Amino acid sequence: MQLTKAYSHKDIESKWYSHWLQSGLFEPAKGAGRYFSIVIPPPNVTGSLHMGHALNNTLQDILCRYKRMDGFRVLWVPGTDHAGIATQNVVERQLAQKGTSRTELGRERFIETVWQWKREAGDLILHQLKALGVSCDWSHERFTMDEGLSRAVREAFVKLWQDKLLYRAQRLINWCPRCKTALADIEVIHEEADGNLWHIRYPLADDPSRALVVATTRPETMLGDTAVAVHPDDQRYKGLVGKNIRLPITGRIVPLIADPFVDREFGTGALKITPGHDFNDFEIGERFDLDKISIFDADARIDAAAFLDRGESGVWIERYRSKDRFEARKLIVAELKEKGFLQKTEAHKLAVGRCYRCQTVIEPYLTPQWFVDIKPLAEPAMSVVREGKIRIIPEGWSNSYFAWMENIKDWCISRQIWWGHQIPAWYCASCEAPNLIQGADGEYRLGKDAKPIVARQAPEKCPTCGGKDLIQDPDVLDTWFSSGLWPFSTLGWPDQTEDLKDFYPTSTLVTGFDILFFWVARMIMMGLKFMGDVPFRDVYIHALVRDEQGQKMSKSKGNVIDPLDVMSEYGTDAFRFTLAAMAAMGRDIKLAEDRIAGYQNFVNKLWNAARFVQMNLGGANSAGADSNTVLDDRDLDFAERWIRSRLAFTIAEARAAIDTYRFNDYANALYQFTWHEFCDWYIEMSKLALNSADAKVAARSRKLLQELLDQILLLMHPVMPFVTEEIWQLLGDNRKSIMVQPYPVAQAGWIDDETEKQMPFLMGVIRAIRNLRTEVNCPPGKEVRAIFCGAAADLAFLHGQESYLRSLARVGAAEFRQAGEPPKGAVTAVVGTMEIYLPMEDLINLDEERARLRKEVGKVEDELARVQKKLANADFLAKAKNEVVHKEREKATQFEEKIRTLRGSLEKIQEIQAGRN
RNA sequence: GGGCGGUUAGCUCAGCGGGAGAGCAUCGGCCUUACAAGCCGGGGGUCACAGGUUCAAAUCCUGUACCGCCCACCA
Repeated sequence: MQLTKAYSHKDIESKWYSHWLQSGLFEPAKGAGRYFSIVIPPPNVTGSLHMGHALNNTLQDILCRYKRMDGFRVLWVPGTDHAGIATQNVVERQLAQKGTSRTELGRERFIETVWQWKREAGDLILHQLKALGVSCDWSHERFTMDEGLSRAVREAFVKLWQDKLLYRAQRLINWCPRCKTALADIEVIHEEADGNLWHIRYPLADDPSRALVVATTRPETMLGDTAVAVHPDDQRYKGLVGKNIRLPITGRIVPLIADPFVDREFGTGALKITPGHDFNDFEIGERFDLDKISIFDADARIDAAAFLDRGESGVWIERYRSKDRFEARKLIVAELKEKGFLQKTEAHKLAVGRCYRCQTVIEPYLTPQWFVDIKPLAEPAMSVVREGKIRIIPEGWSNSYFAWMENIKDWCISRQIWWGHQIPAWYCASCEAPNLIQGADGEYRLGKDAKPIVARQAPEKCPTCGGKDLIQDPDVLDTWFSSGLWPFSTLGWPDQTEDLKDFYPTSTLVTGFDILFFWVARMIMMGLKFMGDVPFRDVYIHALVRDEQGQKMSKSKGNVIDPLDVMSEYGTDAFRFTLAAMAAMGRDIKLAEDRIAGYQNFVNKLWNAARFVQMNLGGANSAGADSNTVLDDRDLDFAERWIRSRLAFTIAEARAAIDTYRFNDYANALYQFTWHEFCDWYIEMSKLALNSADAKVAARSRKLLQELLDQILLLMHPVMPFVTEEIWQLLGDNRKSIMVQPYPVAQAGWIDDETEKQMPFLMGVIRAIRNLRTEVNCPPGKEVRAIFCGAAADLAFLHGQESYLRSLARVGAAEFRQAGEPPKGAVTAVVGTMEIYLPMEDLINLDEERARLRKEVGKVEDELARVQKKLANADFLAKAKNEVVHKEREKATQFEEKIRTLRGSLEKIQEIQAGRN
């Protein structure tokens, strides 16, 4: 098949993806051998492909395709995460649009609705990933809530329970009043916000004329105050500690206590203590055994029952009953003001915690929850990183990892939602009757003292009383609990499967730093706990993709660039190449669209290089006319030896770059070689050999071109899978997919030091001549005469390359002189020590040439001055490395020589001009 | 309050101890039979600022400014 004039990515991409899929090429090769495995960071089922996914999966695919070609058995496990809260929110919003709700449906029907939604819309992102070209093994696709993974979750839960690493306790937790569930600490985003600091008078119980002033940002929580605290050494409150306070509004009598936690500098130095709604206060409450009043219900509205149950009374209870916390705040401030308790209000910036799923302000809330005793898991998880059993790349992130792990708090894993893994714990209806509370939604809630029966499956009967009425814990597990098992649950755990044996530990985890704690840390802890081994060897942490201004892309900001749009406009290969080229370590990616357009041109360049090769093969391909030609290294000409040598270096650099996750270096090395060495120079030079009268020379050139192109395609395939496969197939008949070809290996014999030195010299000469021609406006097609003066060896070399001088610089006739006078009416350039003169006769404008030469002399003089200054420095000569000094000396003589030559030409011009006048 | 990263050509970014680079944009010349999505050539930067280490600093150290992240219980 003939290559078309320009590359069009449309159609080609999906064609090859289906082909690969149908050929089973994404599945790991059978048999033994080195393996390489990756588990995909499972995108949320609710997700659609964004730039972060695109980058993440492109990098993984580059690794997988490279390793696969390089002879590894590669398994890349794809799948999705059920994303408990996020998904539940999505489906709830849809229900709301239909005028119904989760509670109206009830738990069972709601869950069925979510499943249905998942089946219909949930795999969107996987289809989008396919468009990106990812070589995942889809026969291994998993979902965190499929049967196998659910079993793994129950197994893990039971094991943790048996090992006493799980417990249920009534604690202050982060509560989202909108999602109506507990959240783990890291699921709370702290954000600075403008607020007020209200100074409130708290009168002494035995002397209402005297009062302490407390400062608070949350006056509404005073309904739950059970103490006031000052610093023990605070002179201002000396003698008052131990006295009682009568709280405004509620009239509750609370003690004044002394605790060193209190900061004397802040506010008034007197701190109201609300153990039911503030984490610090909770701690102090524990120390002083204070009452913890939960003043809000699950919606964060004032819960009148909390007061009535304590035997409190008063009109205030009714006044605030069921008021939202922010409404209550306004009312309370108003009441305090009216009654003269409000001393002052000042503006104050504070950090408010928000739900990471819905941005609602978090309420510290006292409820019974399940926790993982995390310290025993965290210790070994730190050791494996410290000991290098897991490498975090770039290494800088390990600091964050350690910092977080060292200060880790017990992990709250229960969520009061419906979509997720329901906790495998049951309660006996009769034994736990006093602890069973039926909520407004009809669901049972378990009191803090309820005794769970933890089991893999629902027990038949209560082991204590034999009762058969068992109620499963209504809570589900944190989504990240199941994701934490992902590297082994996807491979079949808890069964001892072949996959586990073959592919665990996985090789590399590729992920963004935003889920380092959420996910990576948890996988390490869980992997060590349940598999007794690390879940992966390398963690490569890549950048975040931002917009051109460096802003995080988000729908609300409207600055989102949709990867699918980009792919359809510029082609997936160009897009992938861009991502790779920009994926420098430790830096965010600010994605500029014109950059992608630039790489689209590169794809096209490659395409046209292939066209050139194909045209010259004259329809012949790898199985064709030249197939019997064997390349003998000794036959290769100058250009051929040079390009092969460059290829060897490029292969080495490409491999080294991928091996160390320097994706940008990988992309750039290929770009540089393909465009600026292969296309710009070698292809142009090859045209001579291809047109050679010597059939053997032409055949050899065709053969080499073809080999070089193949090597380039192979090198490029991991990053640009589609266009490389298309060309690969167009250039050969019945070729096996490029996916399964061996990745290039640099041959030591290809490296050619001589041409590596000579070629830059030749390039310099050709560029100098082109430059001179442009300077004097010599028409591009016109051949010129050139006179070269320089060292004998250089002259001999240039003499040997005369044909290239003609084809690439349009030198019609060349003269080679050991030394000589600058010819009249010539323009001058110097390359190294080689003087180049182009006699231009009348074409030359003497004034312009004189100006040009003066400028050039000035430039070189500046450079010479800098070098001479260095060489005049005794310290430099004494302390710098010999080779550096030597280099500087060479430079100096070269510059001097150059100046001499240029001055000579300058004088010549002046002579001519003088002669004319 | 701690910690991390950034500041290099008009824009987006590499480089991270020895002569300032790429892509895009820009200017000039070319439809040279692979490619005008191209070819050839050019212009453009006291590498944020101030100190220091070094024979030598964009590159290492310290500090400052401005951006951006992460962590944190100062009400």
